[in-house]
Amino acid sequence: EKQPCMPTHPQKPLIIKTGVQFTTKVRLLVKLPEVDYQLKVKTTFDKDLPPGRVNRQFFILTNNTKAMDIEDSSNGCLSVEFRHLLKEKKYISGTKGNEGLLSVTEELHSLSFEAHFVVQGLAIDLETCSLPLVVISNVCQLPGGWASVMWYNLLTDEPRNLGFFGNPPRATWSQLSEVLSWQFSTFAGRGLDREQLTMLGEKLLGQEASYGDCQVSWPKFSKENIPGKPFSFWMWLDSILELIRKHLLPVWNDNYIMGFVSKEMERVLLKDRGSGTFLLRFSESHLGGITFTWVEYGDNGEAKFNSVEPYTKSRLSALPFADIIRDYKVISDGVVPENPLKFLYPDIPKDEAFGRLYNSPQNKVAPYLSASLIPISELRSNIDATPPCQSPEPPMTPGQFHMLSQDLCLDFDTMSPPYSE
Amino acid sequence: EKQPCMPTHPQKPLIIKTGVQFTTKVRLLVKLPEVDYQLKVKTTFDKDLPPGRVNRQFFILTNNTKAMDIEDSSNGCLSVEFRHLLKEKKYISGTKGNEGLLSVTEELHSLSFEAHFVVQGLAIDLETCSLPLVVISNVCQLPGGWASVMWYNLLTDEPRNLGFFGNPPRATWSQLSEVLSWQFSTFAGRGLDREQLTMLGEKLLGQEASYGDCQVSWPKFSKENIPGKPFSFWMWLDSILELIRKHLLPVWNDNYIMGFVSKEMERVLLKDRGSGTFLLRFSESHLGGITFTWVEYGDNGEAKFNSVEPYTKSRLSALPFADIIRDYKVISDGVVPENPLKFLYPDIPKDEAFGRLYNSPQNKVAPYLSASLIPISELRSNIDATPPCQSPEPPMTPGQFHMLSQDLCLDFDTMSPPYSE
DNA sequence: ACAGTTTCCCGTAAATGC
DNA sequence: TGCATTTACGGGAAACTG
Repeated sequence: EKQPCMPTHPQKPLIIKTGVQFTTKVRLLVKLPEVDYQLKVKTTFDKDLPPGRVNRQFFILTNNTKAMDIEDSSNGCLSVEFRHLLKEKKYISGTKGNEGLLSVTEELHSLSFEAHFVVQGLAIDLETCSLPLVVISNVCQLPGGWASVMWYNLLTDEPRNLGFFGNPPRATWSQLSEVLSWQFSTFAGRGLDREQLTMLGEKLLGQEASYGDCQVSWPKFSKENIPGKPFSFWMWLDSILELIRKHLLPVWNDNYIMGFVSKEMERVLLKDRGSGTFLLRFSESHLGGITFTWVEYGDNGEAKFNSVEPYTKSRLSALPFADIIRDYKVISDGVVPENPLKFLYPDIPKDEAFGRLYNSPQNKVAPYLSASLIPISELRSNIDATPPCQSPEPPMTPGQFHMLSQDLCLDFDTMSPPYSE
Repeated sequence: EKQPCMPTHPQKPLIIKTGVQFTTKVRLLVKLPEVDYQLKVKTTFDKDLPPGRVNRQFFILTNNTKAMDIEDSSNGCLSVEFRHLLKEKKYISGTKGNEGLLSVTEELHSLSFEAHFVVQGLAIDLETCSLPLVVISNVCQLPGGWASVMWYNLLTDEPRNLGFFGNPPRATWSQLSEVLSWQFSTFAGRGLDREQLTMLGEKLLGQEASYGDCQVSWPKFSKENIPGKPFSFWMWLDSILELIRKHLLPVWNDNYIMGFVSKEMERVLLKDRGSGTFLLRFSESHLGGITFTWVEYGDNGEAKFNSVEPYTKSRLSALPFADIIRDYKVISDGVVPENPLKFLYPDIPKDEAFGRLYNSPQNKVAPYLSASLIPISELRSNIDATPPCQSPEPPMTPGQFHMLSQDLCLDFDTMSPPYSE
C-alpha cells in the first residue's frame, strides 16, 4: 500500500552517510479521503533487527514524525518527505562484532515507516520499510557501499534480507557485466561495449569469461584484492568511473577512450597502423589513471610502442586531458620536441577527434606573458620492448544488454528518485 | 589572579569558528592548597554584553564546567582546559543589526570564566574573561577576523572593549609596518625588510609613507578596496602570506623573493643587469599570485622586460615554484625553446639559488615514459614596452623592528599559546 | 538583485578503535 | 602493531536572508 523510496547520496541511493542529510519519501498508494489531513508517518531506523544482528546503531536526529500531504503532481495520493541526519550511537559494549568478517559496508540496515489511523471506526495500522541500506561515515566508503547495494539488488528480490552478506550468492558474469555497463551509462553517460566487457571479464575470471554463465563471487568482485594489486576489482573499476566523471566526460561520451584493453591486445591493434596512431587506456596497475600508447616505426621498420605514465586526477585537474593530447611532446636528446600523437586508433586525425575539446589558451592578462603547462617526456635512446603479445580472446556472448539494463534501471529508479525531488 | 588564554585556529588565536573545536586554558596564579581539588571553573560565552550590543548569539555545546588540575609543568598552579564547540543561536528577531555598519568579523565577543570557593569560612568569587574574540562561520572569514584581532591588540590595551570597532582608532605606519613584518616572520618564517615595507607603505599611503608617523585608518587597512581593485590592502597581503605558507616557504626563507617591488622599481633594478637577470614579485592585481620578471637586451642594446602571468595556488600545486623556474621556457616562432631565467637579481646563478629546491623528476614507473609539466610561454614578435620608470622612492625610517617586534610577540604569546598544548 | 553570511559536504589527513 | 573505521576540518560552492 505504501511505496517507500529513499534517495541519499546524489545518484547513489540506499547509502546514508552519518552527519549528512538525506531524504526519504513515502507514498500512500490508495486514496482515503477521510484521513487526508490527519495521517502522520513515523520513521524509525533499524526498528526490529534480528537480535543476533546488532552491529552499529544509529538514530535519526530530526523530528521523525510528519504529516502526509496530498501529492501535488500525481493522482492525489498522500506523500511525505523526511530529511534528517543520522548519528551513530556509541556501541553497546559487548554486543559488537557478531560475525567479525563483515565490513561496515556489508552491514545492512533499514528505515521503517509507520502510520496509524481510523476509518469508520476501524483502526488501521500501516507499516512498510525501505530496501536494505548501507551506512557510511566518510565518502571514501562510498565505493564499497555501492558495491553492496548493487550486489544485493542484482541478486535478490527479497525486500529486506539484512543478513544477505552473511552468505552472499554469486553472480553470473552475464548478470554482472550488464550491471557494470549500466554503471557506466548511468554515471558517465555511455555504457561499455562488448570488447570492453570482454576485457573486464578476463581480468576478473580469466579466459572463460566469455561463456557468460561463469560465476563471480562477492569477495572476488569487491572484497579480495586483484592478485598482485592492492585493490579489488570493483575499487579499481569505480576509480575509473570517478576519473571519467570528473575529468574525461566528453572524451568518454564521444567514445574515444577504448579504456579496457590489455597491453597485449593494444599492441595487436596498433601494430601496422600508421606511425603516430595511439589509443587511450586505463591504468591497470594504479587506481584512476589513464594513459595513451602510440606506435612508431624504427629505421628497420620495426614497430615501437610507448606509453606515458598514467595521468591521475591530480594531474588532470591541472591540465585537461584533451589539452594534454594536443600539447604532449617527446624530446629525445636535444632534437626538436615533437608530439608523437597523430591518429586516434584506428585512423582519426587527432585534431578531428579532440579539437572540439581543446581549451583555448587562457585570456592574456595585458602586460604578462601567458604560460601554459606542456607535458613533456624525455626519451633516452631506446625503450626496452615488452614481450610479444598473447592471442586475442574469443568473442563474448552478445548482450541482451538493452533489455536487461532497462529492467535494472526500472528497478533502481523505483527504489530511489534522487536528491532533486 | 587568573590568566586566561584562548587558542583557537592554529596560529590565529582569538578567532573561533562555529562548529569547530577550540580550547581555552585558565590558570590560577596564586596557590591555595586548601582548595586544590574542589575548584570548578565555569565558562560562559558573552556573559554580560552591553545591552545595545546584541548581534549574533552563540552558545557552548559541551559541558561548560570543569575542575581545575594542578598543572604538571610549572609552579603547582591550578589550570583547566576547555574544549568545546560554538553554535549559533537563531537571531532574537528584531534585536539584529544594532549598528548595521559592522561586519561579523568586527563583532567582538568574549568568554568569561568563573570560580567560587571558600577558604577559612571566607567565600571568594573569582571571575576573569578573555580578550575580545571574533566568531566566524567559514575559514574564508579568517583573514577579516585576523585583521580585527591584530588591529585591536595593536591599538588598545583595554582588556575588553567590545565596541572597539564602533569607532576604531588609526594606526601609525610605523606601528602597522612592524605588525606586518611580524606577520611574515610568524607565518612564513622571515619578516619584511626595509625596502619591502617601503613599497607596502607607498601602496597603502602614497609617497609620504616613509615618514612613519603617517596614519592608517581601519577601513583603509582592511575594509575598503584598494582603488581599482576588488580587494582591500589586508586581503591582498594575507593572500600573499597564504601563498608563501603553502607554496613558497623555502624560497621565501632563503630571501629569494623580493616580492614587494613596484613595476617601476623593478625596471630600475633590472636595467643594466646581465641578460637573463630576473626577480620574483607578487602580483598586485590578483590575489595570491607570484611572477618573475627578467631583462634581456635587443640587438640595439635596448633593455626588454618580460613577466609571466602570475602563478597562483592552483598552478603551484600542480608544479612547485622552483621547478617552474628551472623548467620555464620561452618559445618564439619555432626557435629552440630556451629558458630566459639565468641570474636571480642581483647576480646569483639560478641553479645556485634554487638548485637545492628542485624536485627530481618522479620515480619512473617501469614500462611508462614519465612526463613532466613544463611551463612554456609563446612569444609573438615584440612585446609592447611599458612606459619608462618613475623615480625611486625616498628611504624609510630605519625600524626599531627588533625591539618592537619582540614586544609584540610577547604580547601575543601571552594571550594565546596555540592548539598544541 | 545582490552581497554578506552561513550551511553543506566532499575529500584529505589525523585520530581512534579493535 | 596494523588495519578498519571514524572524526576533524579546510575549502569551494550553494543556500540562505535580510
